[in-house]
Amino acid sequence: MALDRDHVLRAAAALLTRKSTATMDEVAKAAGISRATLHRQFAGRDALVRALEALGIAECETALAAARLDEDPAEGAVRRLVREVEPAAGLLAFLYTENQLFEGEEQHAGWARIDDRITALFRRGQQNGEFRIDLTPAWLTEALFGLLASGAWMVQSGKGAPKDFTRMIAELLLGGALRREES
Amino acid sequence: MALDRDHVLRAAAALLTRKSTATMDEVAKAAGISRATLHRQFAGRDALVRALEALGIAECETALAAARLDEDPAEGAVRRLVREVEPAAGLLAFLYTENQLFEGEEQHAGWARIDDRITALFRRGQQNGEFRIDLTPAWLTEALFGLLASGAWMVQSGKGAPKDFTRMIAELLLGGALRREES
DNA sequence: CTGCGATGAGACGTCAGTGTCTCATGTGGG
DNA sequence: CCCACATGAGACACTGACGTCTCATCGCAG
Repeated sequence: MALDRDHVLRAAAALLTRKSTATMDEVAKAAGISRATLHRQFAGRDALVRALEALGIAECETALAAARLDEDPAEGAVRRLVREVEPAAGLLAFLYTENQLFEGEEQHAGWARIDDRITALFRRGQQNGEFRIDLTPAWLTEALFGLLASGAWMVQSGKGAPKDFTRMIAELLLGGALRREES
Repeated sequence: MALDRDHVLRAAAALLTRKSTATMDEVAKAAGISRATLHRQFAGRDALVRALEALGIAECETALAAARLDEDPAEGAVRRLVREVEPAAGLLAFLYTENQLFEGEEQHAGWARIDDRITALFRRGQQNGEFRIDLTPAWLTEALFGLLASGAWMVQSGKGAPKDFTRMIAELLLGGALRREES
């Protein structure tokens, strides 16, 4: 049952990643169950999205843990983070846009925690001189999510290869477009 | 009448930028007209979105022209582009996500033209040695749009100041997070 | 003043998606 | 074998949004 639930969640994530407006009916079909059963597991569409949000947060935190953000140098930590979070990028992109619809309600506290940890990473990189200090850690964090979404969307639409995903994002985020002088 | 239409379009853009699921009724109210009149000007929600798409494309092309993409150096052209496109960023962010719903239908040809011109700019920068060549022009273009959307969303939600918008995006896109050695 | 055109208000009908319910089926454990 | 429980299929009512229509009103030009 818990296994069922997880399976359904994965299927829903995979589908909604591709088509964010998918119907409960479509979600059920994608998960290989009936709409009735889907409703038995998730009270409604809202509950389903919330559950997906929880899943996304959990995957993010797993990635954060695996990326060992505290180890020097910060640059390596960012690269590991991008690599680890890649499998969840599609889901995150979905949740990223979905979040903008949560008008009144405040967002899940989990996001704040994740945001804080990533922001802290960038701040640490600035303090030890690795990162430039004229871009705020908050912006760098936001940009990371934005680039993840762009990358996921690009792969999704076939305009980019999945194998380049990690490198493209990490390289752009860290190094930018300008060519470096050889040192 | 044509003036009316433009006014309605602007109001719709402003609203949908904030709340992408806004009702026709809400759009009408935001534009200060009745739903009936709104329907008289735009056959339906679909037609409205298409018109907004056309507006977005037009604003993009105006920005492209104003940015003088052909002038050296490419770096300056990118900075000008970001600056010029800023006023349209919110609308672009809306259309950017909306586009992902146009499942079957091919997208408006205007986007391809815009994409091509920006891609060409990055390619030129690579060829004259300004930009690194290990990031594809297509990815740089996609990343530019992604960062614009992130920036717009950040300003929108009050997490960033509008005045930093241009600099944040251009600096990150061009220079990345890593600190440069002083030359 | 008069008549035309545009508008606002609102009343429909329609439709898609949702959420609830019932009932038949079947499957596995006791 | 038999029962309990989960499931699938489908009917049903409800809702929100859409698109169309009518009609009264208002402003303005002739």
